[in-house]
Amino acid sequence: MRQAADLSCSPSIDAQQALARAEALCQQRGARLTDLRRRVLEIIWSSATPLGAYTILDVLRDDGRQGAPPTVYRALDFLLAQGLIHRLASLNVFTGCRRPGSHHSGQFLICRDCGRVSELSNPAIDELLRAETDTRGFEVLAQIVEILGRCPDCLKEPTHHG
Amino acid sequence: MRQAADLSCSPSIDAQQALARAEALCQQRGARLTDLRRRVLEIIWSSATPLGAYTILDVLRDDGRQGAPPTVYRALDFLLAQGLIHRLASLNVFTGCRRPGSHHSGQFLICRDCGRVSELSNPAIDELLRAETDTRGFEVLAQIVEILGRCPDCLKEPTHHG
DNA sequence: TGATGTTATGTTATAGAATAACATTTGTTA
DNA sequence: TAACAAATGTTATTCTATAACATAACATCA
Repeated sequence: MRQAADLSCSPSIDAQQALARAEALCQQRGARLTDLRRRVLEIIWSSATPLGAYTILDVLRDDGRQGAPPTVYRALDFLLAQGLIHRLASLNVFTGCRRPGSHHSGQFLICRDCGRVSELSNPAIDELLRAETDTRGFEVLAQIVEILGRCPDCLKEPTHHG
Repeated sequence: MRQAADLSCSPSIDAQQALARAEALCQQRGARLTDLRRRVLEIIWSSATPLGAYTILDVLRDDGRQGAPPTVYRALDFLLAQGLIHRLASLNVFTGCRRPGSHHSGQFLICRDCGRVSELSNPAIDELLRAETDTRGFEVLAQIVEILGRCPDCLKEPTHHG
C-alpha cells in the first residue's frame, strides 16, 4: 500500500509563500512554471512530510488530471533544476526547498517516526566537505547529507520502536 | 541494459584480506558467514566499482547457483548489519567497507565518470553533524554523506561530459 | 538417535521507483 | 500562417526491493 499523503489541510501559509517565491524566481529566470509544475510544487508543500513521486501522481489523478509517471517526474525534474525542491535519496521522496534561489544541495534531518524533515544549512559542514574534496583534487557536482533518526517531538513520546 | 560488473580479475589482495577480516569478525561475534554471504561479499570486493543487487544476482547465477532477488537482498542485509559493506543510497549500489569492525555510516566520494568510490572517515564531519543534532535534540540513527563528482584521475582526461 | 525449534535459503509473486520512446498539444517566433 | 521549440500525453519497459510462503540446513536437548 502506498504511503498516504497528509493533505488534510488546504494550502498552508508556507505553501502559499513558497508558491509566490517560485513564481517570482521563475519569472525572473524566464523559466515556465506551468499549471502542472505549480500544482506539483503545491502538492509537495501541502504535505507535512516529503512525498514520493507516485503519491504525487495519485493526488494529480484525484484532481481529475490525466497523468502517468513521466508526467510527475518531468515536473519534479524541472522543480529540482530550479532549486525549488530537494530529493531525499535515502527515501526516494521530494520535499520543498526552504531557501530557493540559492542553489544548494542541503542537509537534512529525517525523523524515522513522524517522517518530518528539517533542512539545515550549516556552512561549516559544507566547508569541511569542500576542504576534503579540495585536498583530494575531487570536483564536487552534488552533495548528499541526510541524517535519519528521531526528532525531539517523537523522542518525548513513549517509543514505539524500542 | 544492466551495468556490467568489472570482475575481470580474480579476487584481489584487497578482496582476500576483506574476506579474512570478515571471517574473523563473524566468528568473534558468533555470526554465521555462510557460503552465500561470503560469496556475495567476495563479488562486491572483486569489483572496482560498487555493484547493484541485480548485478550481484547475475554473478551468482553465473556461478551456477539458484537465486532470486531475496537471495541477494538477505545476504546484503546480513553484510550491512555486520558492517561489512555499505549501501550508497544515491546510486542503489553496495560497496565493501574499508574499516569493518567499527560500525559507522561512512562518507563517500563517488566519481560520476569511472564509478569508483573513496570512503572517507573525517571525524570532524561526524562531530559537526553530531553537534547539529545534539543542539536540536535529534537522535541520530544513521548518517548518509555522499559526494558525487569527478575524481582526480578522470579530471586529467579529456572530458566526455562538457 | 530422533524430536524440536531456529536460522538460512528457495520460490513465486508483487510492489515501488524511474525512464525510454514516440505521439500530441501548446506556445513562441519569424 | 508556417515553422520550430517546449511541454505534456501515452504506452511500455527496466530497475529496485519486499511480501509471503515452502523447504532445507543446523543446533540443542531429551
